[in-house]
Amino acid sequence: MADREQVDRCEVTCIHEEAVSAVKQIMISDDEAQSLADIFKTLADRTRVKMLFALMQRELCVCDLAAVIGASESSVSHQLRVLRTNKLVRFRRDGKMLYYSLADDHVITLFKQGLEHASHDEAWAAQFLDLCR
Amino acid sequence: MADREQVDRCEVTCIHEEAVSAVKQIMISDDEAQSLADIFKTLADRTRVKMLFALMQRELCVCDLAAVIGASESSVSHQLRVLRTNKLVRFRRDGKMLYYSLADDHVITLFKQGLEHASHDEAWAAQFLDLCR
DNA sequence: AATACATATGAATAAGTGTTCATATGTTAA
DNA sequence: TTAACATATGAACACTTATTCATATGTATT
Repeated sequence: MADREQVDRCEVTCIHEEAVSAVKQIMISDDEAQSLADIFKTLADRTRVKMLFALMQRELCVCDLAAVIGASESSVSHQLRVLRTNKLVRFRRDGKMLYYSLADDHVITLFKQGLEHASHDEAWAAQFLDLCR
Repeated sequence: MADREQVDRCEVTCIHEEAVSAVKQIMISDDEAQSLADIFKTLADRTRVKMLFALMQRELCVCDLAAVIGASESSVSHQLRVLRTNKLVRFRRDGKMLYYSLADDHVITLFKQGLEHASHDEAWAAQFLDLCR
């Protein structure tokens, strides 16, 4: 085969030259891929999913959020820091309490897409799709 | 079990009754939240992001994929199993080689949304948005 | 000032995950 | 059958991460 060269190096054996170099040209860099992965990593936890789902409905203070999702306030506070760092939520202070809400509706769109993918296999997902508008 | 009791328990102190019960009514369950988190977890790794990005351009065999993203074939194979398990990629066999490609375009839409979120802070993201169509 | 309280933060622990290395599987050709 | 090869898989290890507990911060009230 013309595009196969496996001369002295045995590591790489079956490269299709043109395919590899063509795709390499527009390949995302390590740092860029990491940034993109970090966004999804923020959504890749059951507790944070529930928190964001709750905040999709209305703004909530930390202890309400903890009560809604059934987690400790400390745990919720730690996770809120993750969400804040990644700019998925914002908050306002009212007295002693901090009210958190979604920073924008990218989360909603991402959830919608995720649910759409899930609804291929799981019936419950379709139902929640309606809540993402 | 009853809805809420904050009488004798000191753990929960600042509950807004109506807000909590209202949000609780439509709250996603633990298992459902886990399923949704798992979808994002699949995208939450730099190597897998690069793999999917490459497959967005064209189908590739395992060793080409490894060459494109600069990872070992073993590592790529392990990650392909993750992507297969979560139904993000499919493959066809041709002789000894397996050619992988995206299972559907949910990945593309999810990437698009992720990049849109990233492009708030990072300039590179906008450029890649064009590749997601 | 002191106290109460909502939330944040640090340290420690346990569970999860990605990579590497070695080995196995399955296909093609001799 | 045997050999070569593309890919898959299992085990081990390093690294990351979510939770808990204890403590700190900051705000309101007395």
